[in-house]
Amino acid sequence: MSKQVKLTDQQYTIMQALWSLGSGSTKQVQQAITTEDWAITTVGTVLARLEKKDILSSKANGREKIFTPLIAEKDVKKSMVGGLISNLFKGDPKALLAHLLNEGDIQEGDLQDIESLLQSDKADQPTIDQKGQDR
Amino acid sequence: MSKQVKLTDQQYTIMQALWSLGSGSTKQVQQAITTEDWAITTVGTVLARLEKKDILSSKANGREKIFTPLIAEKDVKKSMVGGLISNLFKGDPKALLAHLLNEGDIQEGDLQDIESLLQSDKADQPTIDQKGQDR
DNA sequence: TGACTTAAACTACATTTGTAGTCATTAAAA
DNA sequence: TTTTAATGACTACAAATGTAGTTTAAGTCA
Repeated sequence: MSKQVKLTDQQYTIMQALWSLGSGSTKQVQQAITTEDWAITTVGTVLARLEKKDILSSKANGREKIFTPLIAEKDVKKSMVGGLISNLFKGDPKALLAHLLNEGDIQEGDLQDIESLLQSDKADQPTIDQKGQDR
Repeated sequence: MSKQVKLTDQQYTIMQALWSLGSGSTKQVQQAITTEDWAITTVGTVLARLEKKDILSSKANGREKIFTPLIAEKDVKKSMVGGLISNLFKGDPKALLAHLLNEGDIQEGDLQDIESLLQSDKADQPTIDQKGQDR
């Protein structure tokens, strides 16, 4: 079971770019980030730090380096959502759902949409879950 | 609309103790924390930092200080869940719900439970929602 | 009042993060 | 081949965090 990962907003943004690229150089990652305007060196630094933490790997391609994620976005999401649930909702996912409904973030009607939505792209990932995701 | 708040795990744990106490001294907060075993000075430091950030206030009571949260747990949750949603789910709460169902964190059947659960304690908070919770 | 206890304030210190500049190296262009 | 341009590596640095020890001030007990 892939380890617990928790990324900061900045790190997540950068990983997101990399995930969308599949893999890429610092330059490509920087360009793939449209919501922020970070110096190339900043992107490079963060990428290097992420590599040190084994969130991604790199291989040299001539003068440049190509970075590749070692963790799927899906897993990071699972991990981070799980962390939130264990911290803010005593580990009970249903409490989060209740919160969402309660805060009006989602409407009762939305449940239908979701269910049918899931119906359609079901089968790409097995419904496995994890427990005890605490550091 | 109360500002965006994001607490670290440690900070949240401490606030949680304070929320459950309503308000209390450093000592009381420390004792209310059962999941961790932090030095009283650690709790004090974090409490002081939280006060500096206006997450809580304090008033002297003789030699001791009584801390009181300036933000409700509910609001912090809303804020933090909102942050997660905007970061990991492009701001779409339904995407989070889909994720939860997808990861097996909640079962289709759970939806029923939740709904009825909400039915019961409905009326304590109006179903108001917020948008655009980004730093 | 002098000794003891306690709670808060101040200080400390290593890590991580956000953000980037500078240096060194390599490849491409002239 | 000398100059220039692009890349990555190394360095920097302030703010925030995790974690607490030390000092000080202020009541409490003999």
